[in-house]
Amino acid sequence: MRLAELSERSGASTATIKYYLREGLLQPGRRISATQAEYGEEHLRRLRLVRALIQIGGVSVADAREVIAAAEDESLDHHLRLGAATRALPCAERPAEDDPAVATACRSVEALLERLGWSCDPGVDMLNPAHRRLIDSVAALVRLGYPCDTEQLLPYGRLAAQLAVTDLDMVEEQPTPAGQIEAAVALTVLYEPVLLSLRRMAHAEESARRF
Amino acid sequence: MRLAELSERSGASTATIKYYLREGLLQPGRRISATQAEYGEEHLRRLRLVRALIQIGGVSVADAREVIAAAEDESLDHHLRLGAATRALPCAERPAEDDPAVATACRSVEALLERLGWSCDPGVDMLNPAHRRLIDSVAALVRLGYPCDTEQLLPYGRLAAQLAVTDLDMVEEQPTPAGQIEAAVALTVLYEPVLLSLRRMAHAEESARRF
DNA sequence: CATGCTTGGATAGTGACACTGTCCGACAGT
DNA sequence: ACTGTCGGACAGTGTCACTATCCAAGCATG
Repeated sequence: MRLAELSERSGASTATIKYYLREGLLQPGRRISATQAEYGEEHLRRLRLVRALIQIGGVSVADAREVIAAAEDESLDHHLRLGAATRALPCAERPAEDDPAVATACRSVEALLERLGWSCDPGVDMLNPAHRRLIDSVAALVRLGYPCDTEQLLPYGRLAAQLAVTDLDMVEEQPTPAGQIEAAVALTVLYEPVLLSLRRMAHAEESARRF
Repeated sequence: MRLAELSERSGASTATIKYYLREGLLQPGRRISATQAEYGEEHLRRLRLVRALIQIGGVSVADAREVIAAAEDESLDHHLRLGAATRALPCAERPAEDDPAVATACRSVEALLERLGWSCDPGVDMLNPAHRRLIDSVAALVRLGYPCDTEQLLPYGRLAAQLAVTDLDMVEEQPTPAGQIEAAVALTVLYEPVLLSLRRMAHAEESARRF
């Protein structure tokens, strides 16, 4: 199909698709002449994934490029590529400061990981964006004076572990390795708004029940 | 204290504080002369909350203003003010389209709410941003061809219900109504990155266990 | 009192981001 | 040949969260 049809079927404007091509989020089409290019179903699929990551998942264009590059990097092993979304995506680049709230947060998180039995090498793991973001968030809560020690975090951690089982089950349902990797990226990112929305709706529900 | 001290104790630059004052995220200080103003501890506390909402919670300045205004609106009842964060915060302004994926998503979500026993008037509830965002997210997953019907959503919904109990317990620990409302806002928003980070870390953990 | 610093308010500017608009030289269909 | 569409290049747009600059009015020190 041509760019115009790709645009129509994906819902993205041709200008946006050209922009994604420029930014490397989409492979160029097969050149059919000096001024025409042809795109296939896999382009459409990728484009839809990119749109979903950016619009629904709130991923930046640069991060989306990183994620997709990692997911497609054949030189990485399956496990690493499955984690592409986790590693390349989320967070602010602030390393630990000498802030006492951050120190408290680090201790709480470390204790939490031990209680949960999660194996995070402390050396390597400071590189994990999710870990850094967790510490930043906990530090912010501490700074505001809200209880956010291991006791408060534990229920969240246990629920996260349950979610991970459900999520990986969904990934393993995919028949092909490539399908599993795409599913890992899509489900990791796109179930986040699902989860947050449900939590807020549950708040409203529980609050209505109590008051 | 003066603006400079407020800046030092909160970590925000004076320019940023002036910006927040302009935008109505912070009450003006008590005018002490034609060119000086004095701020109190409650200003510092509010400023820290605003910073956390914006930096950690990823809330926009405009949304933060809305949330704070609702939380402080004495004419609303306690229950409504508790829900300030839920209602004023998150989501894209897209109403339902005539997209078949959206229609499917609506059906799945409606069935989910019934299974969970959550009481959402369908008429009123389309106004709930969380509900709209949920539908948008599910629609995106449907569009990509991932299973996202009531069966897949149910575990998420049940876990969200459990989280809501924990969260409201934390809110109810606050002694004063005003404290409860601030806690509701802060905990609703700031536990979101905590939850998402933990989920990603749990993914890594579970994935390592399986592969 | 003069001097030089700081203060808070007003206003304009910045840089990042995700597009979007415009132009142009090929084609492709008739 | 004519007309419309195509893809590529590149400059421009709107939004957002600040940030830099000015300014006049204090205050602090000599």
